Amino acid sequence: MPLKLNENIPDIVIGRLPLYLRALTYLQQEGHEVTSSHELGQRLGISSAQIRKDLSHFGGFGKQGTGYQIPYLIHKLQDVLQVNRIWPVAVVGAGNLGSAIAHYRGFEERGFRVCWLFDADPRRIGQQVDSFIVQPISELQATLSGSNCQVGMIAVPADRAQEVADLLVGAGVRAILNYAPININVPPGVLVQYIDPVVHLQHMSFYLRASDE
Amino acid sequence: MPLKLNENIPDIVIGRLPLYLRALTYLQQEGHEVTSSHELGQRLGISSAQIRKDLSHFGGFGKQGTGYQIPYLIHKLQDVLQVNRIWPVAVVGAGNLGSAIAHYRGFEERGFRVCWLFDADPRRIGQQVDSFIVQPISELQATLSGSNCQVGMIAVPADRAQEVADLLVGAGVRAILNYAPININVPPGVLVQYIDPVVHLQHMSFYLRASDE
DNA sequence: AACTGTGAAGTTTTTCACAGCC
DNA sequence: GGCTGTGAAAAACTTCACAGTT
Repeated sequence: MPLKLNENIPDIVIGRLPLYLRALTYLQQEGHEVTSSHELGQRLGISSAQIRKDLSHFGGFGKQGTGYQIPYLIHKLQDVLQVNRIWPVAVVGAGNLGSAIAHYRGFEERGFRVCWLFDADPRRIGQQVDSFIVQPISELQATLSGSNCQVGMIAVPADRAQEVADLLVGAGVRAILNYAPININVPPGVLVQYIDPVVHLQHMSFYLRASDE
Repeated sequence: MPLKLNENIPDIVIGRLPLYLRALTYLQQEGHEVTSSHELGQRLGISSAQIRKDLSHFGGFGKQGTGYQIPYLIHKLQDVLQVNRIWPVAVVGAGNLGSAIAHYRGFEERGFRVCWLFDADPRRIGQQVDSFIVQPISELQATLSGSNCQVGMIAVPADRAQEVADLLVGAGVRAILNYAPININVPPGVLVQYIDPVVHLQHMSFYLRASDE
């Protein structure tokens, strides 16, 4: 059964697939071999119909009456998301956040590996952080150009984020995860995702009214 | 003009307000005093109609022909999101991530202040991280109970996240930002938001096909 | 009996387009 | 002329409900 991908798949569906994949790996670790859209939905707080509909965009991964073979579904979702390989990632910013990212052990088994750590601050350049030697940002372009690095992470202050984004794009990066709390402009075809904890906190604080005291 | 809030406002609208607020503070820093839905939309990659529609849920904040007074709109959005005050926050997990959070200077001016840092590891307890002394998780409940702490952040490994969530809820926390890459169950009325960088990376890697080589 | 995959129905969200005001 | 606020229209998304398969 070949992977269906020609039809146009809503971006919102793509955004849920990593959550399905994550939940499936935990189910597998717990010893499950088979699951159902209902079970998966319960874990995720998503309706079973939505899960079936989402998965149906890529072809039939399940069996009527039985459900989904977990290893098979994991494999298929990894195919769809292209994480059946490891993408090398460049991290820019070696402060507290960049260092935490460099130390994090959870990327590799999910398709990504931090391979470079850059910073602009001369005091940080040359220092060792985890297994990385912090490289000067001035060499970012030269270092990444021959590398086929397509994924970058921005962990610098907001006022430096745009210039770092420009550098990454110039070096051939096509997907950027931006931890700086500011919107950045990139040319068409370059993807950006944002992580800003305060945005999530403020989203929740809206609802913290009534019964506040 | 009183804040309208009785009508039921879609959650997806609430989720965009922090982005508007963030962009407005940058506009203000750049010296702008007035903006328009068009200008704001350009910065955010959102249509001007959507911004006007979103803001209209809370009453008329703008002036026809003129646009929006930035300080006034900031003030109103802070009111709506309840960040015209500072929410004390408890962080659980004092590893690399928890430490980076403790060192982060960007919470305060946006409505939040880390006030406690907990960990289960005896080697970390008592250590100083930024201005915090790491407290034992066994004292979380006792420490927070008299504090009116309603916001918590989970920065522990995935296999500890559920028990930490239970502890936080038991201590009266009503909003949790979970950095652990796993779904947690909480009672009705407790809010959870998730931050998992790999989810964002996998979302983007889907699109990194074609012209890969 | 249990479960998937899917058209159709229902709901939510976004965009359109324009009256009204500065 | 420029801009907001908003009903109405359009588009997108989710849920329903069931035929079909194991």
